[in-house]
Amino acid sequence: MPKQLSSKPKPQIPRRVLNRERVLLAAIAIADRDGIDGLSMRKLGEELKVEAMSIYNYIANKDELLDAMSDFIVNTFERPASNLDWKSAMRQCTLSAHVTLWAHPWLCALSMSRPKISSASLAYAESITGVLRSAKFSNQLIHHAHHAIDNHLYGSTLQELSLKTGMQTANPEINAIILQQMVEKYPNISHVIVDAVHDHEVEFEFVLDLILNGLERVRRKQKMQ
Amino acid sequence: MPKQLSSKPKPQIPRRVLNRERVLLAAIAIADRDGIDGLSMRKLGEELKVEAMSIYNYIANKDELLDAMSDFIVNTFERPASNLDWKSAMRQCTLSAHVTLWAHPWLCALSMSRPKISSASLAYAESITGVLRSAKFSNQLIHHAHHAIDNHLYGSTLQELSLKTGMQTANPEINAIILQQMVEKYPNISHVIVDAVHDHEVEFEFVLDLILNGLERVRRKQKMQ
DNA sequence: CCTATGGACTTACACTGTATGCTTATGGTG
DNA sequence: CACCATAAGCATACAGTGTAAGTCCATAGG
Repeated sequence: MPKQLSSKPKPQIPRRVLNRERVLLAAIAIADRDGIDGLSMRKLGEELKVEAMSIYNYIANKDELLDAMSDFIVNTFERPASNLDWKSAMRQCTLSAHVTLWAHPWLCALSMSRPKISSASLAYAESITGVLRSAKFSNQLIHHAHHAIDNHLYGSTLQELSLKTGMQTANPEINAIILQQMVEKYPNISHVIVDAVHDHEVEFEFVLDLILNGLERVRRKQKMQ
Repeated sequence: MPKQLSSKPKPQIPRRVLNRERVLLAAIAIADRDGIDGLSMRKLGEELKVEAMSIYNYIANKDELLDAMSDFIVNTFERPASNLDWKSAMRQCTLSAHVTLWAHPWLCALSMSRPKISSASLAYAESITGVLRSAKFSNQLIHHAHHAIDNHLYGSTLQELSLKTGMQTANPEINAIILQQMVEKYPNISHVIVDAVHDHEVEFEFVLDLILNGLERVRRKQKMQ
């Protein structure tokens, strides 16, 4: 078959349309909108008006992409203020991170399920450790404190989020039936649940303060010795 | 083509070889061995010496299977002893649950990522709530306490587990390089990390006690009023 | 101007959950 | 006892996943 010289399609493939940041931002946008399960390579390609495989010129594989997404957000975490006492500083930056985690509901589960020795998490941990060292925490207590606060941040938020989606997907009719059964099967829970305030923000702060106050007490005790 | 009457294969398919419990136990065994990502319907069928689709006679879909697996384990959680003071009882059953979660490393992430209004979780929550009510906690404080303890249990354990797998998969050579870089980039962390004891059990108990002691203090304060 | 290469595309593969339909052993009934 | 409905197995098929391998060409550097 002879080649048609002039009327050839000329696909006109654009070059350099992608870069790592565009990929990252698009992936985060999809995850925010459709959830982390809604993020597939093909959909990401669609969003970027590109074939899925092209993305692999900028990331090694999907796991690396997910890590990079996490890092990107964690890097935006507000750092503890240096002009405050340790407790206020930790309280403030933890509450700020809490808000950020709510803005990207996929982040908690992602961060917790994969080992986070990422540079973003380390940088954040470094700043926190700095605050606690300045407040003369013992090294052991810094380690405990970091674990306690970090775990509360990610763990509580994750539970809040999964509870929220549970509420959203549940059918109100079925909920009523369940509630009816609950009174019979779970008298203690039913009794408590009716007049307890359910505000995840209040809840989060209550436990955070429980932890911070506890740490402060241990710190004082150690200093006296 | 004429049917061959006598030499027909007669596949001799055995009936009633499956039941819900066999399916559940096999699924848990696979998840324990290969991780939750290693559990596919086809592999589960292989384990049960059955085609994958046969399993769907006993479960609606994979999500339901995962929920049932979680429930199965949660139902084995040790309940708080009734002959102890609230703090000892909570401490004991939480530590016991912690051990169980380590035995089934897939459970934490699973429980936390899906809304847990399962009957197994409710039954456990009911027993805990009973203990706290007996100890004259206010309803609001019971709610807070339950959240705090439950979240610490699942959240901390999940972090421990993902850290563990992170250590296992990491290359020692690379680890050495990272450690070298860490000293330069993250002086605070490096300083703390060298002489802090890293025992996840100690860590878990420390924060648990922090929470329990904090709750006890709030409880006393409320009683005085 | 020519060529090497980076960055896009195309195809293909193994794997996932599961919808649908076929087949047959078994338990209940006339 | 004969029969039939049903339960519980199997086989096939499909859409969707991540990604390996290969093709093609616009552009940058010599």
